[in-house]
Amino acid sequence: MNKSEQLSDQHAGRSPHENVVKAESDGINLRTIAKTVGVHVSTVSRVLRAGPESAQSETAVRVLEVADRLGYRPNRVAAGLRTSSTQSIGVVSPRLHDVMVSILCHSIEATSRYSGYQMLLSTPPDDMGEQFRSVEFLLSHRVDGLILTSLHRDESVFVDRLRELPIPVLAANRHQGDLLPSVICDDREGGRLATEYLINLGHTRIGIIAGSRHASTGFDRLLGYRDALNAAGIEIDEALITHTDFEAEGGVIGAHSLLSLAQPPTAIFAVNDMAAIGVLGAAQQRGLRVPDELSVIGYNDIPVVAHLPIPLTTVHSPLSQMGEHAVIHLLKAIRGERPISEVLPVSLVVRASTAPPK
Amino acid sequence: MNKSEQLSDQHAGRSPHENVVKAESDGINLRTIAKTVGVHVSTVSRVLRAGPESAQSETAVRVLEVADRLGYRPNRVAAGLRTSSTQSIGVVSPRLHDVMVSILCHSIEATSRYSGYQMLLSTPPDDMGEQFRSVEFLLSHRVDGLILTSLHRDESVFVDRLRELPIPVLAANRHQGDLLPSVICDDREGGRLATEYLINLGHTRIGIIAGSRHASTGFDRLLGYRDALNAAGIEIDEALITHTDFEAEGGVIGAHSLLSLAQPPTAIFAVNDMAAIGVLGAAQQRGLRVPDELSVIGYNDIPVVAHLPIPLTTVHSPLSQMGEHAVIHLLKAIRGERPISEVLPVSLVVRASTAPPK
DNA sequence: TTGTATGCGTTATCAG
DNA sequence: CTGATAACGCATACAA
Repeated sequence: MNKSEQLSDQHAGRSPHENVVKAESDGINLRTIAKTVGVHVSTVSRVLRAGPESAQSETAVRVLEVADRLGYRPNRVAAGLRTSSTQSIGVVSPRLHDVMVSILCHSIEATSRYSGYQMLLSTPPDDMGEQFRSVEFLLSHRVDGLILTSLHRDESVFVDRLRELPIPVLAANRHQGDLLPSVICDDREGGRLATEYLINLGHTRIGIIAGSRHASTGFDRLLGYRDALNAAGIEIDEALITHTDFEAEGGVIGAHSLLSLAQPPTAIFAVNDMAAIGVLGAAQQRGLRVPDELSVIGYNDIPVVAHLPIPLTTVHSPLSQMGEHAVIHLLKAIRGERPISEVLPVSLVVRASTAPPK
Repeated sequence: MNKSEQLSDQHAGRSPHENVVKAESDGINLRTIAKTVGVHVSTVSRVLRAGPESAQSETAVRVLEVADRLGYRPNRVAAGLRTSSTQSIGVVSPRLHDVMVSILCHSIEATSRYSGYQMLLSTPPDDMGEQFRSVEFLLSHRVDGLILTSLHRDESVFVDRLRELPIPVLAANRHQGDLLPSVICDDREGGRLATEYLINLGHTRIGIIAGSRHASTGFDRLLGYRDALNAAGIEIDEALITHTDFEAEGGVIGAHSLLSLAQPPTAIFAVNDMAAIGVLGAAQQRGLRVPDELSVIGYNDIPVVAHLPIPLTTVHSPLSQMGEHAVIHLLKAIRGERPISEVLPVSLVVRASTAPPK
C-alpha cells in the first residue's frame, strides 16, 4: 500500500554502489526523482500516489523504478501540510504501566499501523487538566483524530472543550455518558455477573473494592454489583463498599479495611485484577485461605492472573477488541461518517479463587 | 515554553463571544493574527517564537495578546516542513503488553513530553524485519530520532541499515555490542547477583530459565549466571539451562522441564519476573512449597511481584531511569552531540521466595 | 497522460 | 525592530 514500505526490502542485498545512493537518500524527494527521470514533479507525485498496479504509461514505470532505486521515502509531514491530513491519530492514555492500559494501547497501535496510520501516544498523569494539555500538544502535531482512554466522570468542562475540537474525538475504556462517542466494555453487566456468581455460590456478605471514583469503569461495575444484590433481595451494606486506586497496593488496603469490619465479608470483588492480587496478598497476611475462607474475584482477566499460584476468577474484558474497534470507529469518523458508540460484551472466567462460604 | 500550552487555560472561563471565536479557531494561523494586529506574518512568527518574556516592543505585546485571545495553536507540521525538525521521536517497542516494556515506554514518553517532544510509538511483532518496517514508517513521519527497545542479537544486517539512517538511533533495554549507542541495565551483573545469592544460601543445583535467545538481556543475565557459578567453583550443568519466551507460560514450561530432570534443581532463576510467576505456578502444580522446597528468583522487579502471595525475590532494574536517560541521550544526539552509551546499575531485592535448600 | 501554477503554515534571509 | 520574499515537499485544479 505505502510506497516506502514496499521499498524496504530493496536494501537487503544491495551492492556497494547502491550503498552510496542510500547514503544520500536523506534528500530524495519528488524533485530528485523528477530530475532523474526527466519529467515534472507533479507527474512523479501522481504516479507514486496512484500506486504500482495502475502504472499504465512508459513514464509511470520509469518513475516507479527510479523511486525504488533511489530509496524514496515520502515525506508525510509535507504531504500533511498540503492535505491537512497527517495519517496519524493521537492517543491520550494515562497509567500506561497498567497492563490493562498497555494491552489496549498495543491494540490501538497495531490496528492504526495496519490501516496506515501512526499513533502519537501521550501518557500524562491521570487528571483531566493534564490530559487536556496532552490534547493540545497532540493537536499542534495535527493528528487526524483522538482517542482518550481515561476520561473522568463529572468533568463536563473538559468534555465540552473536547467536543469543540476540529477533529473527531472518541472515548475508549471509560465513557462520559453520551457526550462523546465511545467504545467500552459492558462494565455494569460484568459487575453484575461477578456478584451474581458469588451470590449463587452462597455468599451474602460480599465486599467490593470499587477503584477510583472518577472512573466510569469502576462506577459501572459497582452499579452491576448493586443490580445483582438487589435482584437477589440482599440488602446492600454500604460498609462493604470501599474505593481505592487501581493498583495492587489499593487492593491490600481495601481488603484489610473490609476484613477488619465487625462482620467481615466472605467474598471480595475487586473491580480490577491488580487490586484483586492485592486482596490475595492481604488474605495471606491475615492467614485467610483462598478460596476456602475468602473468595476473591477480579476484573479484566489480564494474562498474569491465570498463572497465579491461586488462579484468579475474574471477568474477561475484550481489551484488544476494544482497541481495535475504537480505531475502526475513529477512522470512520475521520473519513466523515457519523461516529457511533459500542458496548462490548464481557464474560465470567471461573478459576480457583472462588468457592462457597464455609 | 510552548505558546499553545500556556494558552489552554484561557478557555476555562470564556464568554459566549469567545466561544464563537473558539469555534473558528481551527483556522487560526500566523496570517490571521497578523491581519488582526495589522503587522506582517514574519513579525508575528518572530514574536511568538521569542516568547512572552522577551516582548520588548508595543507590537510584540499586541501580537501576544491577540494570539492568546484567538487561541492560536502553532502548526508543528508546517514548522517541521520548514525547519526539518518535527520535535518528535520515534520509539519501536514490541511487546508493549509486557509490564517491563510499558513502564519503559511510559518513562520515555513522559521525559519526551517534558522536553517538548512528542513520542510516536510503534509496537510491531518482535522480529527485526517488522521492526524495520516500523522504522521506515516512523521515518516517513520525519521523527528527529529513534529509540529501539527490542533489538535482536546477531542481526547485523538490520543494525547496519539503522546506522545508515539520517537521524540519531539509540538502543535501550537491549543492546547490540558497540554497533549502536545504548542505554541498558547491567544485566550481566544482575544475573551474577541473583545466582551468587542463591549460591550463598547453599544452593548448588540452580536452574535458569534464560528467555529468548535473541535478547541480549537474557543472554547477558545468563553470562552473569555462569560468572557466579564459575567464581564459586561449581561446575555448570548445561541441562539446567533452558530457553523460553518472556511470558508466564514460558516459565511454567521451563520449570516443569527443569523439575523433571533426574537431578532437579533446588532453585530456579528466571531471567524475568513473568517467567518467575510461571515458575511459582508450576511449583504449586507439582506440590512443591516455595521457598522451602524450591527457591525462585525473578528479574526486573515489576510492581506486581512485591504483592504476590509469596513476594518474589528479584533483581531490580531501574526501568524508568533507563527510559529517562535514553531520551536525554537521544535528545543530545539530535542536538548534534556525540551519542554516548550508558549501563545502569541493578540491585538485588530479597523477598520471600528464596531460602536455603532443605 | 503530462506540464504549469499555486498554496498549505511556517521560518529564515535579507533589506529597510 | 519590522517587512518583504523565498523556500521546505507535496498535492491538486487547471490547461495543454
